[in-house]
Amino acid sequence: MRLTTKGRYAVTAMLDLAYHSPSRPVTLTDIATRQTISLSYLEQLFARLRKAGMVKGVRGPGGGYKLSRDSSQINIADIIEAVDEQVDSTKCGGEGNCQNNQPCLTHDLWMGLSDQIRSYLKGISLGSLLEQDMVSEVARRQDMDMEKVIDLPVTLQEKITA
Amino acid sequence: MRLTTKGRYAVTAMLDLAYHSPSRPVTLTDIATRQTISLSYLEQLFARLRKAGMVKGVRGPGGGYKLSRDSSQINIADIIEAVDEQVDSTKCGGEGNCQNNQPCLTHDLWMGLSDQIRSYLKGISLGSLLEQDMVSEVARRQDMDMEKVIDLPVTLQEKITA
DNA sequence: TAAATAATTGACTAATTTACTGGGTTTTAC
DNA sequence: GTAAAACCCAGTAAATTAGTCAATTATTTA
Repeated sequence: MRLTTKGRYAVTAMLDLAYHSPSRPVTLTDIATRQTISLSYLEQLFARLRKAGMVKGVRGPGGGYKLSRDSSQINIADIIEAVDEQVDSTKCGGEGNCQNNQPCLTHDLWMGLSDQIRSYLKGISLGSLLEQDMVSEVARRQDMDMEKVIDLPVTLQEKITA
Repeated sequence: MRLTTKGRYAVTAMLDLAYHSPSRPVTLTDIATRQTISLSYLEQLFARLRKAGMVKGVRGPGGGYKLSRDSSQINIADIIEAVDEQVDSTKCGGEGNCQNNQPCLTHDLWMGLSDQIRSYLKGISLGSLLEQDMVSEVARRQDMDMEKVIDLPVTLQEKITA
């Protein structure tokens, strides 16, 4: 279990999706705009999340991504593990044999620590995060900000098509 | 709070130090040999650990590094924070203003999560890790392995000085 | 005092991972 | 049949990790 910015991006995007998803599929373009993450990078992350069976892609106009389970059934640890390649190895190819064919201190200690962190993050679901006032408040404000930002291009586009 | 291999190296090295330290200063060369970490990389890590006041360097022959506090008073979170540059920023230079001059979901969510992980790791000290049978057992075995490797040079040196 | 030891400092490099860009192709609603 | 969106792939820039090399400084011991 590693905690990096990559995992944070994934968790943030999934939380955005969980907040907007129940109604209709959410496009990655929307998430990219709201969370200021590169669209193509999001595509990479969601390819992994999809393979992990956490989201479903809906193609075509009006499409986007939906959670494949209820937000209360998706936990943070799973999200992070889906996008992080498990760079276990570390030296001990898998079974602890990095030091004279025996497990090293590194292996035992860190595996134990990260197991505990993993189980801690497994106890936190997207749903439980959404219930926190602070989170939903920020999400609501981002929706309003987005309307402001998007408004101009949309009206321009209408003028163009008109 | 990030969890990377860099932090693991630091924690492992500190645990090795804690195990051997009470008696005498421990050289980075010894730690590098036992934990198979590059000596120069260890030097970089210990420069940070020293600045953070967690270890004291003892120069000259018979020197090395010692813990500056009892191992029960040094926790894992402090070690990781000492070696990881705080790549908070993330975009929100410090005070959440990354999104239209207001805190973003990323910031609030992840800061909250990593705060909880931090406080969790703060509750684990080097001392408490050493009390675990598995850890001390591996450490003891590493000492024996090392003697085998080091024995030849030492006896040669005695012959030379004799 | 000289020699050896070991920390300390700093600049530099290679490898890996992260983040992003840009081009495409499918699928599907309208 | 056209536009919206997922999906796919190759490449690349930036950042981080990991390591090397070469010095300097402090200290002990002989």
